[in-house]
Amino acid sequence: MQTHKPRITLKDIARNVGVHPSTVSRVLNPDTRKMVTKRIADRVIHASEQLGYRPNTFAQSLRTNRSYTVGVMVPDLTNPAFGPIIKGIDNVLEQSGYSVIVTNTDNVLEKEKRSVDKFHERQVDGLIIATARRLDDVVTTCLEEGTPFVLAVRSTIEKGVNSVVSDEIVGGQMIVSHLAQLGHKKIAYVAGPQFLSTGFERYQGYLQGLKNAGLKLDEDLVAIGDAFTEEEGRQAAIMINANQKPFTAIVAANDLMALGCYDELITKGLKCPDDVSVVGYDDMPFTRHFNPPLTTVHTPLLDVGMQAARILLERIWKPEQPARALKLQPHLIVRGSTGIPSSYSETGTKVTN
Amino acid sequence: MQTHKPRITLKDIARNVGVHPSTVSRVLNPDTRKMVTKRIADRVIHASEQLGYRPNTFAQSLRTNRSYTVGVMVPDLTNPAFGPIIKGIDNVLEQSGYSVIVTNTDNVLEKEKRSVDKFHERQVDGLIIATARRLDDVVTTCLEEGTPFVLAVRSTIEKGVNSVVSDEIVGGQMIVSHLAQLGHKKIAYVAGPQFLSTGFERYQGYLQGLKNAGLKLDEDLVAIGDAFTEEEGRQAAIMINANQKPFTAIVAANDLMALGCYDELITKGLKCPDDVSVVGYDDMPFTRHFNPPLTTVHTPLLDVGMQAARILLERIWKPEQPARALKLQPHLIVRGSTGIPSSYSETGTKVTN
DNA sequence: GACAGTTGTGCAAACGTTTGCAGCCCATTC
DNA sequence: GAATGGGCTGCAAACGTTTGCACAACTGTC
Repeated sequence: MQTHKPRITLKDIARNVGVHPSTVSRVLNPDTRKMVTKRIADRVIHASEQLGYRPNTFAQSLRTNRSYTVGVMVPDLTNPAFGPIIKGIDNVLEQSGYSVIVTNTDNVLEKEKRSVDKFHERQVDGLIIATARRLDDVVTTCLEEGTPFVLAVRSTIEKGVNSVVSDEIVGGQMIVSHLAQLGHKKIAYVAGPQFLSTGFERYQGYLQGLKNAGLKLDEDLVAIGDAFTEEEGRQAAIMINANQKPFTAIVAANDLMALGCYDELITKGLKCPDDVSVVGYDDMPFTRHFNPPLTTVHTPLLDVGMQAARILLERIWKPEQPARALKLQPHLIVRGSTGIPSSYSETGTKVTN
Repeated sequence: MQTHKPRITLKDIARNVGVHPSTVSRVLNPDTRKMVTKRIADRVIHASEQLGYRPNTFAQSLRTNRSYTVGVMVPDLTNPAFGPIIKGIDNVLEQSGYSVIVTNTDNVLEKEKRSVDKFHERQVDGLIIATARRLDDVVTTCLEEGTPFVLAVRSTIEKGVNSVVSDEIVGGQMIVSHLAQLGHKKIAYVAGPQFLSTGFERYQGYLQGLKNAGLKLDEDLVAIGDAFTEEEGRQAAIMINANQKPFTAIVAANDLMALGCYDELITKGLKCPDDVSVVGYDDMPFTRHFNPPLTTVHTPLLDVGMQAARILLERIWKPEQPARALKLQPHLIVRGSTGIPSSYSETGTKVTN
């Protein structure tokens, strides 16, 4: 009963209609359909539907060197931030007939290289890279090979690279500004990896924010994590606490790290936001359900994915266009994790309610 | 400067070494390498590395009818439950040289069909389907076409289908048992779509659980949502509340729906777990950070993905093997959203503290 | 009625592999 | 020393498309 139906080819249709395979090819290809008489075209189309023809993409790709396939590299699929991005990418690409090959690199360089190799081997028409470091081998390789690609949610040092990110520096400033307005003066920072643009620029935004608010940087209130994870956030918070300097707020480089801070505050018996305010970054799904609901900067993740895909398509069509670096505007979402500074503040005066 | 390096082919290597292309092919293919003299093989390998040879996968696939590609269909990439699953899949497949094409179907049938068509067109070697309904056209199509496939996290009515799921019925029972032990007698249920195995079986587990605990089903305490979403969970909770029957606990069909219940409780001014206990299902990432931390049934999502991939590989290798329906054991994770029943309970006795 | 121009179709090569078959060479055996 | 056999390698076809080119058939013009 295992009747693997025999594949229908152009030749079959041609024979059926009484015409040459190349004619069938022309009919079935939108770009060349006009070349053949309507009468014949109709018969071909009819026959192809009747027989249930499906083009053999391998043969097509072999001939044309186009795979209608795009590679997507993400660092960690369990991070809920990447779901929306991929969804956005898939949404726009599938409309143009492209398929999306996803790969998870776990933030390990070796895997990234292997992935990009694999992608080249499969001759993807383009790449969307959400794993890029500020200085990234993979990116330079792609530049050399001339593969169209765009960075999502990350940017690199070198110029002339397509990317779509949210404006991290502005985002960082908004956070500090918000806290300053509430009256916070001692604002700690749990930084992300500085070799990632997000980690680096958000920190720059924080610094700029302090300056804007007329506050001075206290290096004892800054700790840098090695990864954008809960655990690294917790470790960083522990380090800051260990410095024994008073502070009334912690800004974390992303939502996951903020959760790590939550944990550390709890173990120290500190309440958020009563004792310490906490801010995250990304507004990943369900942050509003956290305890307390997390004040954070909303990054339009779905949009990032969609725009990245659109730009990639542009580049695939016209490779010689100048690169675009798109910056989406983030916005602050104030929730329950930030409030007016408490007794813990530098003044030593207990603020009652 | 746009020096798209010319692709190196078998022929190039052959010429370089002074040997026939077919010999090169045999050397580079692990299965046939032993056919050729070590001396020549070494020279071929050397040359291929030197020239930077990359096989043309299209030509290979065209010839062999194998794409080393697997399709994965998920209903909603923004649901954090699917990240881990895909990660698991990718982990094991990439080790065997397979690439993963992901597609998001938004739970709409039309898109599912289009996706599976696309997959067939691309001649994926197999499919992992996380979108299946209990009665599913796509699944029957795949059965007919003879495409190897395995369902992840879902199962269907028909027999002889590969699947890996968690034991939903047992999970459902565990929840009720837990609540009954705490002393709950009026336990409401916010059901998921009954056309999905997860929705159906978890509900069956609930019913069985009631029976085990000697409790009677009150249909006014059950509402069925149309989707596994927060919003549908909230709507269902609203409907149950509207029935005006007392209850001390709500069991939701998944974590997202449980969050919807949280919302409804808040708007009604009810506290969880003091007034009403809430239980979810899935243990998706970060449930422990919710307010309150959600008691839920842990589904080993990463494992589901990995096992699904493994079974799929088995089927690709040996298509004639009988189907496997793997059930992973779930376990209950008790957190802060469940407690002893309150004043709201049927007895009318207010439990203090 | 011959010519140029246009339009539509067929021909065949090419894309880069894999693989059954044929044939060569060399070693082994009687 | 001839026959047998086994181990390596080359040959060529095939996978299913796409596409430049040639050619046939028409249209319209002088």
